[in-house]
Amino acid sequence: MYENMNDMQMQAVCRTEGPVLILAGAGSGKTRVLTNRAAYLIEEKGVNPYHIMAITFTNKAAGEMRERIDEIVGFGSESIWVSTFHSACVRILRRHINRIGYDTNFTIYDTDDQKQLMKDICKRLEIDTKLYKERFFLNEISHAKDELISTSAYREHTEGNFVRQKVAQVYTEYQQMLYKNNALDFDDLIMKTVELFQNDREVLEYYQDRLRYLMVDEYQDTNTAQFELIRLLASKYENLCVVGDDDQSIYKFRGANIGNILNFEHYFPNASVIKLEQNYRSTQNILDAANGVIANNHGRKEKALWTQNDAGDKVLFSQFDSGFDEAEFVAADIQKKVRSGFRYQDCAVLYRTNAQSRLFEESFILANIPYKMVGGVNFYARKEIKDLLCYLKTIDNARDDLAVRRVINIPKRGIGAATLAKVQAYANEHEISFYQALRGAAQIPSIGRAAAKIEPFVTFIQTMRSKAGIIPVSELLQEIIDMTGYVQELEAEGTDEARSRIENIEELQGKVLTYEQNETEPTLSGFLEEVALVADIDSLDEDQNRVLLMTLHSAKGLEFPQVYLAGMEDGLFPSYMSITSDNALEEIEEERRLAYVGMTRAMKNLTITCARQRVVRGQMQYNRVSRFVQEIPKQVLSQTKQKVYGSQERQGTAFQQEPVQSAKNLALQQAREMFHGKTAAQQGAGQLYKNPVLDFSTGEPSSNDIHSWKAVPAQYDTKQEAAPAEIQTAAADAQDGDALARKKLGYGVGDLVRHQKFGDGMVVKIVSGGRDFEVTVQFHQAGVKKMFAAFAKLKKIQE
DNA sequence: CCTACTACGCTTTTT
DNA sequence: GCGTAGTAGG
Repeated sequence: MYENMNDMQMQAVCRTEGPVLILAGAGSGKTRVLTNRAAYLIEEKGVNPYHIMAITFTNKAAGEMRERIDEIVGFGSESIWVSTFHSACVRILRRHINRIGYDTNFTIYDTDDQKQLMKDICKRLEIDTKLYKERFFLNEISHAKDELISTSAYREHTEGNFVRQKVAQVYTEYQQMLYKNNALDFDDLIMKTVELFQNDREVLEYYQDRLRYLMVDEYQDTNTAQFELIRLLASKYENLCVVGDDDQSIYKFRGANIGNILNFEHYFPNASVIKLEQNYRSTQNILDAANGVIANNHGRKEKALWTQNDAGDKVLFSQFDSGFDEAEFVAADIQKKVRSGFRYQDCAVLYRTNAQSRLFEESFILANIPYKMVGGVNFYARKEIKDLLCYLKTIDNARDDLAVRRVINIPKRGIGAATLAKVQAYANEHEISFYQALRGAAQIPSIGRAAAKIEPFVTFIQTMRSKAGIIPVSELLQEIIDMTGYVQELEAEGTDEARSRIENIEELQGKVLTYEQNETEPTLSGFLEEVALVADIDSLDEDQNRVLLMTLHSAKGLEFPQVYLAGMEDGLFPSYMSITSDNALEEIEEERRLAYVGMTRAMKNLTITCARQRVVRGQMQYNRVSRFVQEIPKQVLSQTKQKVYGSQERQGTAFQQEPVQSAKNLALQQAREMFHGKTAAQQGAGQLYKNPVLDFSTGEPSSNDIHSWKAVPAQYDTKQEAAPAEIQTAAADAQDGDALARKKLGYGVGDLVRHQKFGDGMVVKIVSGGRDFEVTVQFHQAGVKKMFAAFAKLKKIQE
């Protein structure tokens, strides 16, 4: 198992005692080092797996490490504690938080909950939220917690500063409210664990003795609180191994302290430092490009990343006239790559902000490219999901007022603001929770007939609570859905939006079932906890053949043969915020690290694109090529100017402004026009075309670049007529496909179906192609389209 | 108390 | 440009 490791990797594996800092460059095989190190500890050093802990940032990373350790460690690997910071802390707190005065049955508040709570507080403290936004206070509090500054410590440093005094007051109130609601926010999970360790020697010693060998991944992203947590745990045996790359530190905005890695040797004077500088992932050209960019940052740990891989293709850079052109090029290029033997899953499109994803989605739908978007609106933040979760939370934790207040009038029970105010007043007066006040609603003065409306709700919750320990979570959820008539109501609504909400609810039910299957002892609290701590990236299935769309942040730790780095424009990346910031120098360095992370995700090909103009928040913006692109050494860069058919008309429409049309429809319509234009011009499919590039303002060919090259995607290839024999087999296939499809897809040839973008149409042909079906549909408006069923999500509307 | 409309804020990134 | 929260009118 150690055979394929280089000297440095071997050193990192074998240096098991004392503090170790492994500076692991991008793609230098650090996960392999960590997993092999765990195996080495057990098999060569005879360490009991029970004494080993590996901490990561995402559940996905934890899951992968767990899997790989299981593969190489024969016996006992399951007792290694592999976990994220947050879930490790939850586990510790669930056991011991009562020692610092909290209930072990606490709820975890997400950002939505935090904002809601903050809103209440600002109202109560009569703070003008136009002057100081809820968000501002939450950011301040979060930063304080990242730095382990308690409410009392914060209060001590406010002299003469009005704003800080206000924040101190809000912070104090906020913590009290959390306590009252028996809730912790994300930052509390870390901070309270540290507090627990600081205040309770016994508990700390228990964990110190248990976790004798600590390994921390992505160490550059730890904040002060996380550092303190690790330091406390490691302070007895000092067997602490941290792995990180200061060049990939991209989470300063949420408190990551780059000093943790830069000053590691200062905190642990006897630390060994091992550098992993051989890259196994990328081509030499990609590496040169990335190195050229990151070299512009100051105060880095000296590193020289190298590779034995081939030089490979040059990094491709293209500037387009608009975001539409950019997205369309990427779609066409992916199709080209797929035809040349790559799979969709080999490709990833990375961008700075989630808002950029839409253009790609639309281009991909039109080009029939299967894709998956990671991130964006958090699934668990959707209204319908939150509603149902808050029912579960209410059942789980009687003290979570926020959850109760959210669902008390869902569905409409005729309980309004006036009644809620009376209940709240009663609760405050008697120092009981909101829910307890509801239980005694009859005693609340002047509540009148409202008491009768509250009663059924309380009875329902009580019944569910008594069932909670007995029936599985999935049944609990089903009963909530049935009793509240939530789905029924949505069905009655009958809109597309309602249907998608129902789909989300079904997905939630699916997630509950998955949880129950994976867990040995599934509980309601356990499920709610898991839900609170997942990120979208965690549930990513890499085996599915589809292009991934995600932000650069989400892409950290991943790798792809084909990477598209889109929107490389000054103002977008580096972001406008960073350029105009007070400490722009520092912030632009963080953006540069982000660019470095993005570029080093690429294994074989890196394509960088940008647009001259793009619509941002409904406004046209004109951006220059990103400074990061200029920093790429010229000899590894292949620069082409791109222009696509039809962009002139598009520019026209973009400026003429059609007030009736939403931008989304406009974009789609324009994309459609392009699509049809293409199909008409099929003859030259797959060849390179020479087009004049027209000057934007005059419409004349521009003087500086007369010609540009453009590949017409072969997706629009005219298929040759099939020979008679082939027609027969095709017909047989079609029949087989149809019979199978009717079972598996729920529709068959001749059925009317609906497509998300193309509208309604009739199924003309279905061909079974291994795992998936290729469905041909004659759309009423959009013409004949071939698509894969799993991706197209066609819905039958009529026989 | 409920519904429909308007206004606003957001968007840099997220465990 | 979108989605949500707040408000006014029924």
